[in-house]
Amino acid sequence: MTSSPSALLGALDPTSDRAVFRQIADHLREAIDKGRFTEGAKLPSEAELVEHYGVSRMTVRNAISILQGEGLVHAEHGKGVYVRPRPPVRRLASDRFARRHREQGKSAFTVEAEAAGSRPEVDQLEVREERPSQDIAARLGGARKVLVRRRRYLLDGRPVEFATSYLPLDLARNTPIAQPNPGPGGIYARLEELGHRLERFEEEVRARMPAPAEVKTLRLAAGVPVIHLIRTAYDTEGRAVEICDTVMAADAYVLAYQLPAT
Amino acid sequence: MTSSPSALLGALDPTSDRAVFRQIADHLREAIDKGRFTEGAKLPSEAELVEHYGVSRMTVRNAISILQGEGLVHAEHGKGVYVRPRPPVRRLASDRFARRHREQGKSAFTVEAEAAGSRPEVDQLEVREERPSQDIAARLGGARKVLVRRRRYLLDGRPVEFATSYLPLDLARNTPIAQPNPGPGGIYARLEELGHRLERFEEEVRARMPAPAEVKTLRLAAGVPVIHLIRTAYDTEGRAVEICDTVMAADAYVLAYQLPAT
DNA sequence: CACGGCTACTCGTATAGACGAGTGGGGGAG
DNA sequence: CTCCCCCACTCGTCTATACGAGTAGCCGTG
Repeated sequence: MTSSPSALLGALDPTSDRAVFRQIADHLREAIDKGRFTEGAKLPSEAELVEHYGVSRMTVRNAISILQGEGLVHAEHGKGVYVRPRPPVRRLASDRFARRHREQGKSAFTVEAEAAGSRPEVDQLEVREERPSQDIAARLGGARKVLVRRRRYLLDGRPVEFATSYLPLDLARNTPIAQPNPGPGGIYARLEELGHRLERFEEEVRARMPAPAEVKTLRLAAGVPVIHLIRTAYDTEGRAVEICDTVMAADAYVLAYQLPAT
Repeated sequence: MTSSPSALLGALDPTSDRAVFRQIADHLREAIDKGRFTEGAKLPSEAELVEHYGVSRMTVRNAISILQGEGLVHAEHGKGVYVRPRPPVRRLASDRFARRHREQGKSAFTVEAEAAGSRPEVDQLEVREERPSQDIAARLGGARKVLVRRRRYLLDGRPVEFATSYLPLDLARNTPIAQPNPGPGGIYARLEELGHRLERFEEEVRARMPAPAEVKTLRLAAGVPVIHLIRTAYDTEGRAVEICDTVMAADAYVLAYQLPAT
């Protein structure tokens, strides 16, 4: 292996006051953007970059860590550093909770995934009663105890979403909602059967970097943020009957919303 | 300065196979989470941490860089490392484009900001004609040339959002829309005056780490993702009459949407 | 008292070296 | 020929050192 990456990467500018490791990161980023390294391609090894630029290894690693932080590349121990492929994104349409979808039986996640040719899985299912946090209690109109349903969603074996539902206990206790499998149409269908006809949902969307536990649960690569979505379901009497707190791998999702121009 | 951070931070676990710099990051993160360092507080200096843990400075810096990547802390050259305050978030309600808001005169951004007690600014305004990218052209139903309006929004001097609007040129040329200041109610009001009554908007929401140019434009701290929002406005004939491509500092925004349970 | 410079402290950048651990292929043993 | 081991190459972790540059407070000079 004598060929250097010089054909693909330029030389440093010693007159620039930009730090060397930033210049190297710039070179690599530009090469990726221009397609000189395509998705899944292996970057030159640290040793090759050290040789090419005539810098120390830590400087090269520093440059690469910038690109990792930007989510552009990922390192594989013992193998190399690779350009991160953009995973296929899952689109969440804003009508995904329309009543007509509930009448089919299967859950929204399952139906959508199979339509897209992916293998859906639900995992780490957990149902329990808890005292709600202050925030959740306030959103639920002051509920003192809540039923909590947690679960993780996977597509083709890859975890993409971790969701937690909160329901006022007086409403959910001793109903199918408190069962691990609430039955066809999910908990929204059960809520309507219990007389809580759903009228509207409110969703709050935030984005941030994941906490370490989220990195683990969603097997997130470096440089991938999470989308944090908090949905509140209201019945026709204006009562908040469910809150769903969802953390999604941001590289796996596009959220789509329809807004009327009222 | 003889007191060490030992009162606030524990000791390393030499039996753990977790890397030392990760353990140190864990300690600091936990101390922040537990409120032992509050927002805006200064972390122990690198030198103090070196002393406390008995490790080299690079190991300490490595630990701190993890926290920076998580958006938990930020370093100030010559001063210290500080716990990042959570900035007040700006909430974007889903009715922000309702017709009734347009009738006031001021732009949505200005009205909202002043209501929240912030000083709004618009900046880097640029209006020009361009050939659209393939994606934009497709979304606009195959427009060959478009009017492009770019601008940056700031709150209390802090840049929070960079927006680019695209309109089919045949629709916008020689209209107030092509003026730097399109007049009261903004371009949506002008579109309606031109006979394009707006019927609905579609919004696509993504989150990702910023490109270097975005870091610069939005003055983003390390570990802050961006929310990328693409809105398409449709008139009553179903024609896409505008696309607004917006990149927002994720730590400054919460998006709120209303979904009917149809 | 006011100003300016010195200094001590902070983080930023870079070097050189060492060892560890995961991966994969080539070559030797059977 | 097949299997397995070893080795070369990869990235991961850590040490020790050096100098640069931004900040702020002290202190002496004028």
